[in-house]
Amino acid sequence: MIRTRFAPSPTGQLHIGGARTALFNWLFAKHHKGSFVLRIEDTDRERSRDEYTRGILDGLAWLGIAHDEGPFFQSTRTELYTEHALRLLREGHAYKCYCSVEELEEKKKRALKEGQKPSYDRTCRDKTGEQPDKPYVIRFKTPLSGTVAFHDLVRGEISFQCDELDDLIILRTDRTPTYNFTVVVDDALMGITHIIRGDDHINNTPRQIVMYEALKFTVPRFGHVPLIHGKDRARLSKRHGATSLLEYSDDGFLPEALMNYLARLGWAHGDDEIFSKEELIEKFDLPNVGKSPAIFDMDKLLWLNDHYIKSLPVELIAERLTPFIAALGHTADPVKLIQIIRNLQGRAKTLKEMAQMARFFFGEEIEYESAAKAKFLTPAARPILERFLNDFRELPSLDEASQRLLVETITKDYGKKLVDVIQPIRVALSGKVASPGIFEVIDILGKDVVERRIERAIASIA
RNA sequence: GUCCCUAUCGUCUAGUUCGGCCUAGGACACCGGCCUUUCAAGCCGGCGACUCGGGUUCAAAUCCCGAUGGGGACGCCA
Repeated sequence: MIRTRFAPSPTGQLHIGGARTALFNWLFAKHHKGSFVLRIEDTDRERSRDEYTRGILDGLAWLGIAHDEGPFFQSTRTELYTEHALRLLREGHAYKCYCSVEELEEKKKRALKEGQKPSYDRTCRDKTGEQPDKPYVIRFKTPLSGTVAFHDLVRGEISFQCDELDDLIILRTDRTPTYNFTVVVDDALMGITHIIRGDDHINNTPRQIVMYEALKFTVPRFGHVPLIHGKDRARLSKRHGATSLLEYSDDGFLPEALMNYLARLGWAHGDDEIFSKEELIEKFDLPNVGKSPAIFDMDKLLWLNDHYIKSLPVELIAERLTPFIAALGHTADPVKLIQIIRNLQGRAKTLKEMAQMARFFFGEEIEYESAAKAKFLTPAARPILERFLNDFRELPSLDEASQRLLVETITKDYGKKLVDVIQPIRVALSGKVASPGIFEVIDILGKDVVERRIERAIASIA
C-alpha cells in the first residue's frame, strides 16, 4: 500500500507552497487508495510554536485535506532517534566530532575564501580516542567516493558524486537529532513509500539515501515538485501578499477554489481547468506534474473563486458568507440572505467582497458615496424621486412586471431614458452607482425600507 | 565559488514518452464588440510563446551537444 506524508515544521504559518505539497501528497495517496500521514517536525525547540502547529492543522482542515494517521510529533520520539544514532555509531557509520561551532565557522570561511566548497573537512572522522570532557556532536560517515543516484518520480534520473556530500551532524551537542536524520528514521519507521516534497530538498536526497542504506532501511521513492514563486520569480514569501493559508480564508476565498488552483499549479490534466475534490483524486498523478516553478497568479485564483461562488449551492455560500456579514455588524435573515447571494453571485469575487457589497441591504441608515450623490441626487432628480415614491406607495405588488411598468411610465412621462430614472433610485437605495438589478434590490429591501430610503434621499437633496 | 534542478503566449499550462496530425491548443489577464437599468456576469472576436546556437533527420517545440537565462542547495534550520 502506498503511504505518503506531509511533514511541516511548526516554525511558521502554513503557506501556499506547503499547502500544495500537502495537497499533492494527499491526492497521490487518495488516488492510489493509500494512506496519508501527518507528521510535525518540531525538533527545533527554539523556533517551534504550538500556535503554528494549530495553524497548520486548521489550515489543512479548512482546505479539506484530512490525514489518515497522526499528527505525530517528532519531539515525542527522541529516544528513537538516539537509539538509531547510537546504532550507527556502534556499526561504524557515524563518529563523534569535537569541533566547536567557532572552529567550524572559521573553517567554512576559509574554504569559501579559497574557492573551496564550504563543507566540513572531516577532521574528527578518523580520530581515535574519547575526549570525555569535551562536548561533541555525532556525524554521519558519508561514503567518500562513488555516486548516489535515484529515479525521481517527476524528474527522472538524478545523480550526485559522493565527494560533494559532507558528513552531516545527526545528533547535536545537546543530543537532539537534526532534520536529515529524523526524516530518514521517521519515514522508514512509518513505512512511507513515496516522499513528495519541494525541490529544495533535491540536494538532501542523496544524503538521506546513504543514511537509509547505512541503517539498512528500504529506500523510498522520491518525487520533487517545483517550488511556487512570486511575481519576481523568487520563492514565495511574506512580501508577495497573503502567504498563510488561513489568510485566504479570512480574505473570503473558498477552499474549493484554493484547492483547485493549487492543484493546477504545476499539474495539468489536458485542457481541463475546473476540478472538484473527487475529480482531483481520480485524475491526479505524479507523471503529470511539471518540472519548472510556477508563479502564483492572484487573478486566476480570483477567477476560480468567482467560479465557485457562482456554482456552489447557495445554501453553502450562505453558510460561508454569514461570518463575513457578522464581521460587518449585521445579521441576515436566512431567506433574505439567499436572495442577496443570488444577486451578488457573478458580481463578487470573494466572500469578503460579497459581504461588502451586501452591506446596504442591512441596517436602517446607508451612506451615499459622495460621487454618487453628487451625480444623481440632484435637484433635477428630485421630482422623479418624488413621483416614484408617490406611485410606489400605491404599488400592489413588488413583482418585476409591476415595477417595470411603473418605472417605464415615469420614464415616458418625463421624456427620459430608463437609466435616468433608475440611477437616482439606485443611489437612494444603495448609496452607490453600481448595484444588482434595481427591481431585485427593491424586492429584497421590501416596501417599507424602500419608501424610507427614497424619502431620505429626497430630503437630502434640499 | 561548488553542486543540483529547470526553460512553450505577461501568467498557469496542452503538446515532448513513440519526431510529421502544430501555419503550436486551452485557461487567466489584457483589448474590442454584442447584450444591457448601473456594475458585473454571459456570449463573440483579437493580441500573444516553442531562450539562443550548433548538430541528427526527408522532417524537431519534440532527439543530442553547448551557451545563456531562471531557481534551489551548500546550518549543531527544517
